[in-house]
Amino acid sequence: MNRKTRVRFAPSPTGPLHMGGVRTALYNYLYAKRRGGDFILRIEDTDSHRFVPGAEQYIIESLNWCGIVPDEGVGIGGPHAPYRQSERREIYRQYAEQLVASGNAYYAFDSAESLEAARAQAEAAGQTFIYSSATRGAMRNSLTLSEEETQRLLRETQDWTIRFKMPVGRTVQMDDLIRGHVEISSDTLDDKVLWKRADSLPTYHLANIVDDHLMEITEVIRGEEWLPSLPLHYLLYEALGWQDTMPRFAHLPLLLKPVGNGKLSKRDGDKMGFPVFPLRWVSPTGEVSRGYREDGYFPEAFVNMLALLGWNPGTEQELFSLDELVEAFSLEKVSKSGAKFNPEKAKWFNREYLRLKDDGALADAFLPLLEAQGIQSSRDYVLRVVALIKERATFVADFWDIAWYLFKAPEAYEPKDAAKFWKDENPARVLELATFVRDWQGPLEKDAIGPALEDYIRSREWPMGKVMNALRLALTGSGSGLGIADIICLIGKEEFTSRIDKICKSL
RNA sequence: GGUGGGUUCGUAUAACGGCUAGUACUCAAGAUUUUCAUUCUUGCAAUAGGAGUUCGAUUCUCCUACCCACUACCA
Repeated sequence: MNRKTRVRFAPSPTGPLHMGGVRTALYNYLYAKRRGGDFILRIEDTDSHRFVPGAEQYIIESLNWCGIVPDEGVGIGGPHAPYRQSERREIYRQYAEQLVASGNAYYAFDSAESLEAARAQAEAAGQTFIYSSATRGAMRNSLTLSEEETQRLLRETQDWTIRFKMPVGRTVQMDDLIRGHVEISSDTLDDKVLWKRADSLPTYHLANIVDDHLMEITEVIRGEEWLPSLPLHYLLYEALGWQDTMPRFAHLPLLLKPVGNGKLSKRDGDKMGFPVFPLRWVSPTGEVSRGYREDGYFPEAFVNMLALLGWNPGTEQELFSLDELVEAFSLEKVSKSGAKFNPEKAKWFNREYLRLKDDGALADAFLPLLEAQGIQSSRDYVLRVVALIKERATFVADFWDIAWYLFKAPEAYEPKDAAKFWKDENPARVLELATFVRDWQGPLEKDAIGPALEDYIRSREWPMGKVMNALRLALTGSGSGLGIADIICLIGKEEFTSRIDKICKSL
């Protein structure tokens, strides 16, 4: 009875992994690790028509980037291999036949056209056709056809599917770890296709149950969109005689778009300027979708943000490392309602993580960006710059915009700021300060030259703000930027005087 | 249409029958600073509506409204 916790993430390789999918994977991972269990990656590629090349690799790379590493599965292997459903066809086949033999399923020979006709007819009558206990008697299947005819069709054609024979008059009692008790009458459910004619593979429903059973999955943690098929899954476990080891289920709330209603889609991201995928994705048709990684998010920030979308620890802590998440996570604290994604909060998380990073790592990330700008600079210098600007940035990519003037002189001056600060006596005062700095003999340190500069300005009875801003205009080209003393210490006395020369000539 | 799920400040959420309904993001104001940013302080802002149970409902029950999902030989 005391089974080892084993959970799985089972995406379809039909395109890039959506951030909602990443969250599902994350919750599975956290749940497993919290309980010392296994996290398995299974690829559900039973739909050959929607298969997208590269999607599987994308999924694996995304999980890796996030640090959500499976214990077994596609790309890793394990005792239950293969973990790709398309490679498990024969396994499913035997269980599908077992279901027919035990009377829990049947062969159906209806053509696509006849099904379409039945639907059209129902629609004309203002109703919806469902293939169910109420209608199966009027369709072409092994229940209505003679045994000989059924055998003949099976023998001579490939034109058949296997459908689940939904029991009549059953109230299915279900328990969900997040939603509690749910019940539904089997009479409202349809005879779902279990085995597809189209590609001679099982549908999700069958493959899913068989694999979860065979792989000894103890909890199924998946998206809310699966809740409506939970009764089918319960009944399938029962029909296969596996109810004693049936996993427990948890259906996660959906991730919704930031404004309006409905689930988060790629379109929302494009429209509002945020990624919905962990990694950049180029579709086979060449369409590009941005990714969190390429947008400059740290994986820790992305994961932290995602974890708190639909789950909370019950405390006021918001910043969690992956290990801390493992420690704090529980399904009881997952909320029932859908969570609207907030791009602003995502940025806030990244800002917090950027501050937590050590200067060395940030300098190493900044160095290539500087190179791309044609700047040659020592790591040591960049280290000093980064220490001063990291509080002002959300992404490493912001560093250049914030600190470019620490690497080269301004080529133009913000007209508004120039008009405001480069007037009256200010040019003359700035020139005088250039001399003061040039002749400065003390150490080139903020705490030495800064106060000295201020004392000088005060002794001349100049207005501090106006003079400092005029100086800043000379150094940065605008009215904003770091403290003057900080800038001087970084760029040095020579560059300082040269920039003052330059502004005097330009303006 | 049918079935199921959901509903606390704009957003994420806390309060698992009991204080003036808390916190974070956003926004606004003020303070700090030589500017900008940071930081700090303060502020704006919510229990969808209606019945019922109870001494007392955000919390339990029912009804209504709204939102979402599912309703494929897709997952």
